Amino acid sequence: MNKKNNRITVKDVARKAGVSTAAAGRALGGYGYVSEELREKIMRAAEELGYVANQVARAMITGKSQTIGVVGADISNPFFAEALRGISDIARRHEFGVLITSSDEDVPREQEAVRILLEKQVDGLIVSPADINNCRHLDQAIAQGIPVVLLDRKLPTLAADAVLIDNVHASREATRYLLSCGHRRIAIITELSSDYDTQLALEPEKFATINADRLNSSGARLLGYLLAHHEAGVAVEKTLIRRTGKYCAQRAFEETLAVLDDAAPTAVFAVDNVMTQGAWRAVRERGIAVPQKLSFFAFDELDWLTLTTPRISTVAQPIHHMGVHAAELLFRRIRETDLPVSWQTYQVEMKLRESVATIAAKVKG
Amino acid sequence: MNKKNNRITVKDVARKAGVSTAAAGRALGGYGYVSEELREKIMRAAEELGYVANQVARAMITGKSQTIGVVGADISNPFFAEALRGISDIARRHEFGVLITSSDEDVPREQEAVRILLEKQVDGLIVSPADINNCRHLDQAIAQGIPVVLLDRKLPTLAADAVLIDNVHASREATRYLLSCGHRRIAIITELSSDYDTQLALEPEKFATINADRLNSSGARLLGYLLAHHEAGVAVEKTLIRRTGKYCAQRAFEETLAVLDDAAPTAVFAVDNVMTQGAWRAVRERGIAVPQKLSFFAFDELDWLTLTTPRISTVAQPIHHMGVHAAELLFRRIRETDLPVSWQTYQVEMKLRESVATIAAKVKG
DNA sequence: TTGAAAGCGCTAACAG
DNA sequence: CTGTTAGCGCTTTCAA
Repeated sequence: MNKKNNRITVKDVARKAGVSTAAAGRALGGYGYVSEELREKIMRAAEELGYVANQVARAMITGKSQTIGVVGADISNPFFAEALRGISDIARRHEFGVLITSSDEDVPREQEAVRILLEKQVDGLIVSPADINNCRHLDQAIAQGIPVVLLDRKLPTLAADAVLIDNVHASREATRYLLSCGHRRIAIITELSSDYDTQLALEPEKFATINADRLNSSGARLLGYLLAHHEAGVAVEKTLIRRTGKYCAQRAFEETLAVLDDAAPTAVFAVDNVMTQGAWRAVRERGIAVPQKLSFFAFDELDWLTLTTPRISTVAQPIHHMGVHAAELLFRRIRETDLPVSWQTYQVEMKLRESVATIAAKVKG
Repeated sequence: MNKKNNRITVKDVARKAGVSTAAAGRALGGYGYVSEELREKIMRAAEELGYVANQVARAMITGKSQTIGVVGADISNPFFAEALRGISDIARRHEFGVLITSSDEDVPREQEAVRILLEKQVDGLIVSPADINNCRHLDQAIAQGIPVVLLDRKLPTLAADAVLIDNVHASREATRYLLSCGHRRIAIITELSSDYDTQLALEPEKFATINADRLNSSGARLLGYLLAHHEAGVAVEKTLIRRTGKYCAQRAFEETLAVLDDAAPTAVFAVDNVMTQGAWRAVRERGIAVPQKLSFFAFDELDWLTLTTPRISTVAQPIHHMGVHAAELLFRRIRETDLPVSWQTYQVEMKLRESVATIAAKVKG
């Protein structure tokens, strides 16, 4: 019953094949020189004994665990799950394992996750950092020689590659589109828990002073919304900006109900997939006709957006591809050290569907 | 630039603290006896040097990697992602890592995944097996002393715990409900790639000979559908049974279009979440009024089912909970060996919404 | 080409 | 309680 007594080792295989441990190791591990004759004998012996390589022992020697770690906000978020799929496909191709963790946007959780992953000697890390201002733990990883690739967010102070979209631009485009359709009262439903972006609020003269790189996704998307309004000469009413404080569909539902009841928006812009879920539920709860009475715009493409009635317009990130690319970047960096840091910004695609309508009448109003 | 030259080890900490490696190891690893005085000195030294424990080395000695492996069909499937979330929450609580892989319902892929996970010395495995008749690789894992918990499916021949639902029962209940609403032409959209269940087809006298345990989920769900019809004395028309051959929404879309066009169903029953997506798209493509002209029933609860118009009725599995439970079973078994094998069958919940209507008129027809 | 021997960083016996 | 000494299973010099 001893767990490891019956485990076959290189030594066992060597003995059975009548060769040295070193020779068996070389044949089994696929390194160094072994004659064809020996190799066959060894392989046969391994087969007969049912030898299973011990990657842990190998990792100990080589210092490489053939494993990468992924720290995301929440695995059960389909948006992240799709990225993860991309990552794991690439990892499989490289014969690497993927260790996953969820931070739930919590910095201590993220720090602990990174610590555990480093202890497990991962060869690299893909992280969607919870807080753009807290990255000492990532700095440490890099200092230890563990490359880090950032997904979906970038940390301007960190020497790590990043794969993301231009959130300001994407949100600005979406808002421009709504404005071009004649909307002047566009409600925005956003998480935006952090506070260092409140100051940008509603004062256009401050826009120039804002360093977009220091904003998180939600902050950047709010800025895009404000910029689009500003350039169109449309003032934004404060009550149209609704923040939930966390990625929680229920909170989005509540905030959307509130804005529908209090601020008479002609359009709702939900800036991430969790918000979208709550916001759409709220719109249906109130029984408002979309797009006749209200237009609806989402962020992030998800399968179900085309299964609603009407189908929902959205700003789509190439998320699967971003996961793939992040993993590829990481593997390159694991292989070659001393690569320059690079940020890869992807273009978003506007998926225009029936949830948005023009309101010519009100344009003049 | 040497990757590991700068890595701090127990020895370094010991030297700095002026104690033996063993003492440092005990303090750092939290095992054995260390006086408070020494422990403090050691911890301070570790702190100052920035010591990071090497779990790989620890794993080598103890034979425990503090890691479990998960083999699912497809991580990007929200259904599986939700289960994974449950698993990973429990793993975190136990301070275990989670290595994930996707099999895409392919047996060789699954075998390779299991092999790699075993090589990485995982302490346990949670698997949704691709094929109920191919489980030698899982047998081997168990023989090696690595416990396996099956999720969503069970293998009657395997000494592994399983966490699942009674698919025959669930599907039978759903079909009964549709029948009770007066439906007599219920199309069923199913994956069902495997062939060992075709024989059950439409011959009621054979039902008794069927070993439900040997069916996979899709087979069991089809059986439930057939049984419900049989007990209601309703004959099933062959053209109402549509199989896609793989978990592919596009194929489900095509098959559903076909059945709508050719078989004049009054209800559509999509038996998993991928099928549901394609089937619902097809229904909308044809512009058929639901539930007035057609009733629609799904399998598996997903957020978006309540965001459509009308909201979609479904048979809900407690999937998050099943993930949690699978992980808990696994950890128990990792801790205590020689537990009896157990299968945990969960009850499904019928979520009745507006996508199903009674068709009184046709009941008499 | 092959083998003997020396560790990787840590834990587990066993003395002291 | 603390230190010494052996390894875990494998890779990697270094000779032969």
